[in-house]
Amino acid sequence: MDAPNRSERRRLRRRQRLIDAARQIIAQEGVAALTVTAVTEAADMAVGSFYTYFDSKDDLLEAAVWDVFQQLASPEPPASLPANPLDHAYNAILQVYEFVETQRDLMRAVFGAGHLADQFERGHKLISQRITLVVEQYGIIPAEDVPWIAALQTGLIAGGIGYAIEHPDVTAAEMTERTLKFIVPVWLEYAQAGE
Amino acid sequence: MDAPNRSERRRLRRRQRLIDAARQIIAQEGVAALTVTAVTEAADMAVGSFYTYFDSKDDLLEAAVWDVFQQLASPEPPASLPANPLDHAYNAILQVYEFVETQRDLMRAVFGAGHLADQFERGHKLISQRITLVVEQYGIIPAEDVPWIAALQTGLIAGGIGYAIEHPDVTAAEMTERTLKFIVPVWLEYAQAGE
Amino acid sequence: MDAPNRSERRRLRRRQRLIDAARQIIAQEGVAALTVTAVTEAADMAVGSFYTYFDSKDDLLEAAVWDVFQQLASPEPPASLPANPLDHAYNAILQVYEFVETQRDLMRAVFGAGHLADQFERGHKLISQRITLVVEQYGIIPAEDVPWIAALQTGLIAGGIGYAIEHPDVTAAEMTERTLKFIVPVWLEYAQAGE
Amino acid sequence: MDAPNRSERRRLRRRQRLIDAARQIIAQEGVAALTVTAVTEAADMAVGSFYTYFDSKDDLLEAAVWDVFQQLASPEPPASLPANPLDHAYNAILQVYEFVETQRDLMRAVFGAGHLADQFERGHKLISQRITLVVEQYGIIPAEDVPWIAALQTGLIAGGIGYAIEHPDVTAAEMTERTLKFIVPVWLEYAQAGE
DNA sequence: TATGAATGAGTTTTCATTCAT
DNA sequence: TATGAATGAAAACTCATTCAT
Repeated sequence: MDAPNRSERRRLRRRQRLIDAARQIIAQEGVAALTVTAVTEAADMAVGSFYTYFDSKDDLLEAAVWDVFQQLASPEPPASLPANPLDHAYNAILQVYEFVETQRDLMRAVFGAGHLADQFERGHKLISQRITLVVEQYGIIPAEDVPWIAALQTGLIAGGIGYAIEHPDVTAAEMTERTLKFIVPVWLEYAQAGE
Repeated sequence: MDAPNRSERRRLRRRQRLIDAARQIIAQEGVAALTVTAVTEAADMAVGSFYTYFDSKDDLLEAAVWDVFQQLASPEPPASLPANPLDHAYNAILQVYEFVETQRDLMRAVFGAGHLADQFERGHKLISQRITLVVEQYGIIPAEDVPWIAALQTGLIAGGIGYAIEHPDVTAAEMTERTLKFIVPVWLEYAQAGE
Repeated sequence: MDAPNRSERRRLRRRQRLIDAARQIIAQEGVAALTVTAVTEAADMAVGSFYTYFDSKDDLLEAAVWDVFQQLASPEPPASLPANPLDHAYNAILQVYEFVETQRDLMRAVFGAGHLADQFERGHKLISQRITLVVEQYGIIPAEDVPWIAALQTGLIAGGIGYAIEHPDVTAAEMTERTLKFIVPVWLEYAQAGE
Repeated sequence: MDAPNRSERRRLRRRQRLIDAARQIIAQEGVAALTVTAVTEAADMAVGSFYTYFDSKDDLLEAAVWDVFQQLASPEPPASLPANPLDHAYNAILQVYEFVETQRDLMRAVFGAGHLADQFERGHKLISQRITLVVEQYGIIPAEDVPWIAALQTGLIAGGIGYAIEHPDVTAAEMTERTLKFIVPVWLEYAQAGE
């Protein structure tokens, strides 16, 4: 008898429908809009049924968000450690972006600004624009490359800020040098290419 | 008559007390915990007083968060454009980290994970750990540098993901190469130094 | 299966309980006392339940008041237009008063002064008393008829005032004549009867 | 020294400014919009000053509304009782409408629908329209007279309802006859004129 | 197991009134 | 006496969670 299987499959399908609905809502309207009523409605189920699949709203958020991070953090580990670390890095990073490519909506839910309060979103944009301006100003970077370079640098600096916040002992000068370690070579390459 | 001045000063002081309380709450308990009641209680004021200083809760969030981004985005612009773009970058980035240095708590409120839902915060940590592992694995990066390199790379990739989400036309391979443009030189330098 | 019927009936019963509670509160304490808390308490329900039945407090007010007016305004229209207009008028007005007779409490909520601010209520009483005095003064109207004649005349004049307010072009003399068109014949009849 | 007089006059002037502001607000936005802040703002005074002139908001409402009713209820009493009761009635009613003529805004504040909740206002209009229809239907009343006749009859019936509510012993038939006592002669007059 | 009405604690916001300046 | 910031009780409304059917 595969009845238990069938009902189990049904169960998983319904659970997944809730997760998908949650992701869509987060991506489109932000976490604030993620109410149990909204999710069940979007999944075309009764409110009460929700608690058959999840213990709490937080439980759903966990399922909807957490395993995205898990998939991102542990993409298929290579069978054996590649001899060349850069190959490893290449593959690892490629996997991340491929994940983004195939799961754009899901990623927008988790990484997109939608889940942030408006002010945070606007703030990130503001800083990104500022960096874009600086990058453009010197004309070293060709216009078509400015956007992604600005995006990557914005992220880089955000990462640096996050680190600096938690390490009161590190100096600003030190962090600046560390950050520039990543930026300078890219700029130099462009500068040389431009000559 | 300095009466208007005095009351104006008092007004600003009380307003600031609310902003400070808001930042503290965000940093410690996340935006979700930012209720008008909580803020006024933390600032030792009556609930009603809140609306003497802000039109709405969102208005406070704006004041508490937005100007941090503004300060970050527009640090003293140099009188004249420095001849060397790298000097400019150095100064700009230094200013950012100096800001972090002097305003650590404030920055924790805005850039720390506190304003995110629990799951997002844990997710970011997870990815950071994964990257740390990869970085450690090859023994190229000395143990003491691993944490900040991992932090910066995590940010870099997050920035890349944000860009990729909004640009469906860009391929994963392309984004990977772009990201590696920033990472490789740093690794190479370590590799050479290690020889 | 009458399950949907049963739950639907239950739903309507509970909804009605809220409407009844609202009418009682308006009749006894005025519209100002009509709070969601008060209504649900009177109906012995939870606050939250209120919003299962009504979209907003105004929505309840609409339900509690509006359909009374509708019933009043459109009592069973006669199948065919009675040949005699006065018969028609008689029936129409009779229906109104019969409605009052059977729905006294409901009418008190809507037409009684309860829904007015205290001052307005007292004001209406004052004018009514004044008119009563004038009516009594000449001894034309027998004492037992004074109260209802005064009531009707008070209403008549209130109606005239309402009209005059919205028609700035009409003169006071004109309105007076129009009003007297209704009053004089009644008085004359009494005068003749009294001779 | 008329200093006390001067200050007293100033006091009365400021008090009146508040009363006027209150009336304007009631007429334009309804009693619900009558807040102490709104009144003092409209009168260009400080909130706190309000309580120098009135003990409470209700006290203001009393002053703003109550004396309108008083003026309406006791217009200049005739030195001696006119011999003809109808003359008396004419004068009394004329005075009412003259009062409306010169104090239209004030009257709108007190008698206009502005102070009623939306539903009550709509309800009164609905009934008035219904009566208008009936009056029109028979073609006895010339079109140009229909509006004011309908307005007066609506008021008349409202007055009757108010009476009936408070007198449970009176029958619907009785009230109908009483109401028609006022209406029929007017209609008959039109009918005869039309022949 | 599915349903959706019921619950009530918690949230934002308003406003009459007080009181220090 | 005039001012207007401060107060806090009370209002409308939301939503995670429970539970009878």
